[in-house]
Amino acid sequence: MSKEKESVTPPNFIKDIIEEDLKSGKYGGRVHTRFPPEPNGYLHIGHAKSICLNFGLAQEYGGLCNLRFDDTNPAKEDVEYVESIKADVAWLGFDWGERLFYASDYFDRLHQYAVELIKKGKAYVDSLSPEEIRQYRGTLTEPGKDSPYRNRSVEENLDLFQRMRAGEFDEGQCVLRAKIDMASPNLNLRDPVIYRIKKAAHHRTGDKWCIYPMYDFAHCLSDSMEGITHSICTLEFEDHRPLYDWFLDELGVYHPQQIEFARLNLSYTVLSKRKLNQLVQEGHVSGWDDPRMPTLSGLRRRGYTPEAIRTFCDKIGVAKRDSLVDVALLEHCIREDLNKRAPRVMGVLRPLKMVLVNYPEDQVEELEAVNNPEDPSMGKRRVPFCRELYIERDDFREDPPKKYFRLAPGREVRLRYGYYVRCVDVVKDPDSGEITEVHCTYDPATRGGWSPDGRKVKGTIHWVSARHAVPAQVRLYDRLFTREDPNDVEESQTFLDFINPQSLVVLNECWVEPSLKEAQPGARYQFERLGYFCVDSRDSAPDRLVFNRTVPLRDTWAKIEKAMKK
RNA sequence: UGGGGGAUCGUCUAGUGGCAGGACGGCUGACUCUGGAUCAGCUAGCCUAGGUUCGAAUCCUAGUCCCCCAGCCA
Repeated sequence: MSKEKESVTPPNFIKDIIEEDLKSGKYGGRVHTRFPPEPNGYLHIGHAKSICLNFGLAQEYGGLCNLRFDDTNPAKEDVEYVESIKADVAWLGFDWGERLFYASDYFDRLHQYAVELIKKGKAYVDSLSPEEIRQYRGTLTEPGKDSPYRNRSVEENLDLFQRMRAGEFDEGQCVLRAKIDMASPNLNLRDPVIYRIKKAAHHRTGDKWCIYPMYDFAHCLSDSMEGITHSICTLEFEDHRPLYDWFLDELGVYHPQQIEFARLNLSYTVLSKRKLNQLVQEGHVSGWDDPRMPTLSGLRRRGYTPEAIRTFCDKIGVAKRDSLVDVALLEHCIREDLNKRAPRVMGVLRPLKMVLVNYPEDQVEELEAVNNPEDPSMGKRRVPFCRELYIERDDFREDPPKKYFRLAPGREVRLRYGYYVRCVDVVKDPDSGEITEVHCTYDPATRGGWSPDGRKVKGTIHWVSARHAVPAQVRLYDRLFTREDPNDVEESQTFLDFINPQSLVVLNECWVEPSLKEAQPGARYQFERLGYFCVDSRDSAPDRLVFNRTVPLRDTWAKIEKAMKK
């Protein structure tokens, strides 16, 4: 193969580094990455960026990517999370093959490495309290000072560390620290803690251990043991890189290189585990898979496809500057995907009864409708039609504004795949004045939606047969927050103050065409003229259909109307 | 008043001394049995000030602004 631009993804600085390494033979031509989640929460779209990057790079350069759980903190982690993470990565479309690892698999070796460090005089057991350690650390502008325990002998340290492991001390009583430099301007190098006591059962190792390695120690060594070449992480670890390198150099082991990129921020949502967790715990959403959540499980339940998410991750690129990606790009990606694949159906969300006054009372017709104009291979179906229909309330205006092409008194529109109909009467509730029915005449010559005399209508509206339609609940989802960046709030406010009260609107009296009766959980459709919807995988039942709106169709009319109001 | 990073259309992102390009969004128009899709076009940007150079987003100098770091979290 030549070296022309044949890559499937756009260039970025990490690919540049990899290509240089490949050229120089730095890792013998290998590319081996890893995706290292901590199982303390559900994966979200920000993780998808990292997953696509790590697995994608491996794919593109003929390398490998491991899935490794960074499970060094039993207090926060749980199997529920590891199961969900595995499911989400697989759903996204990536395969870790035989390479499913856990940092906890390495606890024995990590412990040996710690002992080795002690023997080299590069680590010591500190008996300062957590509070004292903090005070001794100094501040951003002042150096720290050495712990009085810093110069314990190797023998004493070995003995103490052994007793830590044996459970002789309480949590917080002592820790193992690397002996680096308490005056370093990089706080990470001021004798970082590498092992702490935690008397908590670990979800995989049970009660075998009561001491657990810290991230900085475990991560670089895990990478090293797995033969990782490029250890890609987010920007906040940039300051940790000297430490990553220090451990590997001191221990003289294989040395991968850490590369940092900017994490994803998405407008109108939050992507921090802490905040996502808070939304769940405090009941602002129904769970991690609430369709408003930016979690992969939420997006999946919302109707997003893995393909759309992968496309999105390709489009946002990889760089080092902080950014806030417009959620409109994500929406574009799912529309683009579903436009090609989702079968079209008709459903009425806010029904208004339409009576065709000149249509025979008990006549029923089966009208032919195409399943997807973008893809003829998806075939056609028949939709029942009769005298009484439901149309969308939005599609009728008693007093139509300018540029409104839909139905109004005296106006003629086309019923999609049906007939031309003309509004001849409006029935109202005498008390409320609310319109309860519109009466129309239909033109029998226009069956199928074409007029033999060539006359045109401005609008085409969707409908369902009142006699045949299937009832459904429809959940209209919108962005979870009203503020583009919910993290950016004034003091005295929190991101919770900007939850969008309209982020979920439940419509209980919707009607969908009868072909949807057998719709399977998770199935995605385009409700013509409205948007993309999927059958809710949790709450929908054959006798009680529930649809989630994934994303509305682009709505030119809404834009016009909004502009006119200004 | 420490250290580490980063600044290119409204947003995201290319560019590696030689015409600032793409995508999303927005705005026109064409087409249309979805006001969808599609197609065509337009819009709009190099943080600032100096310098080097025939030529600077790119190199140099000095600023400005933004992000991250004081967990026994990751």
